[in-house]
Amino acid sequence: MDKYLENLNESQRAAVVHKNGPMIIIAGAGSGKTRVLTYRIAHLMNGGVDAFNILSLTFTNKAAREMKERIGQVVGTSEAKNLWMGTFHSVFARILRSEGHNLGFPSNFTIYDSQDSVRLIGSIIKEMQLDKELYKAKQVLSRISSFKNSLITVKAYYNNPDLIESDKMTQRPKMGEIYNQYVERCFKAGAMDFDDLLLRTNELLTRFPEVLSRYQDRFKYILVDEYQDTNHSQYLIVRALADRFQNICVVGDDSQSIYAFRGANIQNILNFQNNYDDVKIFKLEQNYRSSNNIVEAANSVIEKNKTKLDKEVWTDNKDGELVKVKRNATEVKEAQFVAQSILQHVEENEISLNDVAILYRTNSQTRAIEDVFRHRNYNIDYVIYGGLSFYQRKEIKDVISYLRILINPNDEEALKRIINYPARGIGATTLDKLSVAANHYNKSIFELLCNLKNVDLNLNAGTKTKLINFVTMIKHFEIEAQNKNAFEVADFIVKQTRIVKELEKDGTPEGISKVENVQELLNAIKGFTDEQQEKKEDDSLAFFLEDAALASDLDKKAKDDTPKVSLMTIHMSKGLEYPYVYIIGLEENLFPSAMSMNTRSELEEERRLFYVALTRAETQAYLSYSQNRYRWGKLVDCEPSRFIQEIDEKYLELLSPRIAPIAQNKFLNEDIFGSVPQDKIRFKKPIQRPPIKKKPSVRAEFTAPKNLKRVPKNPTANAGPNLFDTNINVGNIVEHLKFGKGKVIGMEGGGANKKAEIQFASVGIKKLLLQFAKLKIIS
DNA sequence: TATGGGGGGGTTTTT
DNA sequence: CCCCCCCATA
Repeated sequence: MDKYLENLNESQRAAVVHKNGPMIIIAGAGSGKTRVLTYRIAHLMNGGVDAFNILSLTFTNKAAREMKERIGQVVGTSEAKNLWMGTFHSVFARILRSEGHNLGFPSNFTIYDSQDSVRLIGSIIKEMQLDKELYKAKQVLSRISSFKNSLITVKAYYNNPDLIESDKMTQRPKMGEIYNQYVERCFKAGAMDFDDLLLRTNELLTRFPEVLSRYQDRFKYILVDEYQDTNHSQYLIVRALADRFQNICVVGDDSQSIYAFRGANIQNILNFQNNYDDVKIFKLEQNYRSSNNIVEAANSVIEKNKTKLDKEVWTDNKDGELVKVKRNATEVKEAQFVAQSILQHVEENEISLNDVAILYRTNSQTRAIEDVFRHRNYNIDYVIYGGLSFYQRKEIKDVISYLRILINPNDEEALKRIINYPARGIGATTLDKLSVAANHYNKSIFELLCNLKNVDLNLNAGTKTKLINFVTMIKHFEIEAQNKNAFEVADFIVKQTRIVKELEKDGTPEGISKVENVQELLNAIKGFTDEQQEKKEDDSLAFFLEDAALASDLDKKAKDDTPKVSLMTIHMSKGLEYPYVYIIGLEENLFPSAMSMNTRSELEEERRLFYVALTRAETQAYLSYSQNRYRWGKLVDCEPSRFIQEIDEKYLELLSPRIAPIAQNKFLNEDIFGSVPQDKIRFKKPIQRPPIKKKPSVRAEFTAPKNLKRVPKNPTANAGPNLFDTNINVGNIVEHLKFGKGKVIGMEGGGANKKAEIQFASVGIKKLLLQFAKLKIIS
């Protein structure tokens, strides 16, 4: 029975068996945190705690699903089924479905995604006749979002002179009014945005003590994973729910806090010990995931951060390969290097493509990789996670909007998408009139449409007919929906509205791909209904929509079982692990991002992000950067990321250090570098890109055609003379591209790791790896 | 009201 | 480079 305890080390076991009271588990990367959480829950259940009384909050729904499965293996599947497990958003969405009526929300409320929110704010700004240059919808939303995450309601906003003042200072005095409008419009539409799922939960628990009490009673044991990435709103929910029993167990790693940009507050984890009496602290410091070189390399970087909890990650694993660093001339060369390296591992080490991940800072970096992987020389199968997710694509959102209207006819954003799609002659003018009237009568547009005869909207007869036809159609769908399951409804609607016919008309590759996507959506709904029926769980359309709204891209199912390389942002990769990891685009201004170098804390978050990236790797990590990259359609010079240089060099191996940077223009020696911004520097010839098939757009998954011989065996290393000097001695006056002239005052290291200590006039003393620093000897 | 071209603006990360 | 919005035109 207690056999699982034998699979744990001492500190893991201690954390698993400690039963009552507040506790925090500081879990280093790869220290078996998931295993501890899993066994802890199983152990609680074995100890007599009812699954019904355990709430476990995870960072992704996928993590929840997997954990539930593993718990099921220990305590039995039927028992595990009763566990409340999921992300904050999905768990509290469900609670709000049953309790939201207290707040005036219908149980079938819509969840607005960010795009819905931006559009709504956009229309509010337009209606208020504000300058949309000053009030950019996206920025306004992000401000409102940060209010919500800090539990600043509209009322609290108006009571806070500082906030009002700061919006005045930024020329946006109407912020409060927009906020107010936005909240009201969401309410009227029966919609909550992502932040509302947390904010409204807080409201529910605060305003209705009997509801709070019920859930406090129910959730006798609460576990929160990835606690370092919780925001204030989440903190308060947990606090409220755990208040009665105080059996609260939080797990996290401050070194992996990477979501401050969306309101996560690292102080939550740093201060946890002060929030409760008698907090037991457990530390998991042994890393089971990565080779020693990877662990130590990662440690040497994260050391540079000041804000952190005391802990030391170590491993028993063998040293393994050094972390390999690769310089590339261009992003295309970088992608080719990655492709060749992967194929080489496939041949020599017989690894599966499933063992490989490519991680990057920004989604736009996939382009070069995709182009190269699809090229006939390589034909490497890959999946992209994230980016424009499936459910955000236009054609998918359009179909989904029809479904949303069926569930909640007041869903304004869905209505606006479909009222004239496919085109049925209801244009902007008409919609404006409807909108104005709806606001005036304080009704939703759909309610208004149902009462067209009773209101005078100054519409001509033709338009009126069109509107009535539209309403009739929707009502017809509603009736059909009553005795059909989710899949049948969706299928029926797609056929009736002739959406597919519409898409087929245009015949372009994009159009074809859209048709396929719609088909795929139907398959997904079919899969959902089948699966839910099998599990005897809710297979309603409403539940599918909730799933879709809160699904992360990681939740998507593989279309086939062909092994594929995984491509994703580092943010997405949190919690995952792969034997082979390529971190690409390690360049200043890209990673760390140019937007995140203004404050120490921003930079520290970037560094944690790098730490997360590196610690995903089990066997082998590659760091790659390129010296030129297309950004904003322009070729831009790049410097290697500081993070490469922050790694203790003894864990690094520089690959093909003799490769020369691409030919430099002689103007490089002129004095223009001190002041000219990077992106203005442009005097290279455009790089020849390899011939590339036009990407058939939007498909995130690529399976190479079979029977094609892959592999160009010899790397296309571009040998050439190194234009920069590496034979540097103490006393030389040298010139650096960015820092200008300086005097060499010391040398250390040897071979590829030779470093020079240089006193620059502009920036003071710097230690630079000669491999990276483009230095020219002046004298 | 539909459509397409032109112009302007923006890419950090996401539930 | 790519996306979105607006405007002019039919």
